[in-house]
Amino acid sequence: MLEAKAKRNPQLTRERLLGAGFLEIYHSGYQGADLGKILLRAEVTKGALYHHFDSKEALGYAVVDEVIAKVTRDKWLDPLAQAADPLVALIRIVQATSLSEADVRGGCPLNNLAQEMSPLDEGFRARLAAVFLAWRTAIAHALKAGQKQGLVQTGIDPMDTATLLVATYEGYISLAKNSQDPRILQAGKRHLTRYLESLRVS
Amino acid sequence: MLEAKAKRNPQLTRERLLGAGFLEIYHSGYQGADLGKILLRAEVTKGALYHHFDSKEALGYAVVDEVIAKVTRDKWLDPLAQAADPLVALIRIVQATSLSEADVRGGCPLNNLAQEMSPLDEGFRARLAAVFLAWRTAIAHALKAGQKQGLVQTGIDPMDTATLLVATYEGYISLAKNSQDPRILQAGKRHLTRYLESLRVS
DNA sequence: CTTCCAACATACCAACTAGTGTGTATCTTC
DNA sequence: GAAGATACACACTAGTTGGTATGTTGGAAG
Repeated sequence: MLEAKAKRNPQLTRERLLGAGFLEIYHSGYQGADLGKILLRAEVTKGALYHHFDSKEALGYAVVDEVIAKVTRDKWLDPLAQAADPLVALIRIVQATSLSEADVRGGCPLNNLAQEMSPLDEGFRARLAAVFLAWRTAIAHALKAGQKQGLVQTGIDPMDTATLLVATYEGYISLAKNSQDPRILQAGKRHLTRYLESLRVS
Repeated sequence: MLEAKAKRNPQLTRERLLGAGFLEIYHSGYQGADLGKILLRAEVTKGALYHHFDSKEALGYAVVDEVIAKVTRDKWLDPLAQAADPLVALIRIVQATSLSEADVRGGCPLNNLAQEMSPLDEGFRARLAAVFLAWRTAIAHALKAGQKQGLVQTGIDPMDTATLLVATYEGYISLAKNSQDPRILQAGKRHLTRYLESLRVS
């Protein structure tokens, strides 16, 4: 019999708290997130939480820096960094955006938290702004590389276009979240795909 | 001496509560909105609040139905309904979007509340979705009228285009709010204006 | 084997906050 | 002008929630 009862593992405990914190914040927002529910979900006690984090705020910051930033890296930055053709990669990423009930209803974790906390807490705002900037910068770099390779039209400004893409993408997710209608998000994916194809050198 | 001390005026009290509630919700979100602060801002006591509204939720609903919906009507629906040229009207409205510190920091009251409450409270979600739908519908109607007058290209679907405009508009406001950089919103206004001009029959 | 510290567990507290109960002043209606 | 209804004022409560104080356990080092 191996590992009948959970052994002590601080690294695992920390990750459980981050995961549960992320889900709870995603569901209720940071202000609405209940530490008690986070502890229940993580199957961890309050003592463990306050051993690993100084405060609810510190846990929230860590969720941004470690969980939300990682999701963005995995979905956007890494695929773009390795892409041969930036437009193909961007279209693939956009098309991979989930239309599931839960995801449409929940919206974008990054934007959710940014909208809630940016005016209220500079610590959150700055961390979330760093993620947005890294996202836009990654798209801009990919577009610029595409221009040099003759794959992307040179008439556009990479960073300006990256910002447009992110804004439109987040805007559609927001509308879909409120209407709870995946067809709106589907329309957004179609539009973004058409726009990306229009950037190709033909 | 006329009206030395504030006389009793239920209509005014109600409006003060709606106004203060709107501002407090705009600042802190619905969940974070403190009834005590709303009462201080409105210069009204708790008895008055619970005379006019059954609960915090009822006040929130009224803020959506009466304040937020009215702001949208005044800024978008009415100008569009009276416009001779929809594209001119839309560009004028977009250009009129405030770049002030406070407005950039605060974002869009409609979208703020929609992002916060849509997954949590069906009453809020449905009311806010009605405002979004009215907004998009007004733009679509104006575009369709413009098509019939030969002012707008017939190749586009009015409702689809209206949704794109709203999504992009809200997306830029969200990014500007998080970055606290009015230049992002300025870029959004430029882009939307260019896009609207591209819809014109030339 | 002992010592020490990280890694928890549990009971408790203090502050906040939506909501209520009761009393009072003002207005309308007959 | 009496009576009922409306429009408040104010003190209080009950529940929630982030945070803390204190105790215990397990593992690693010497």
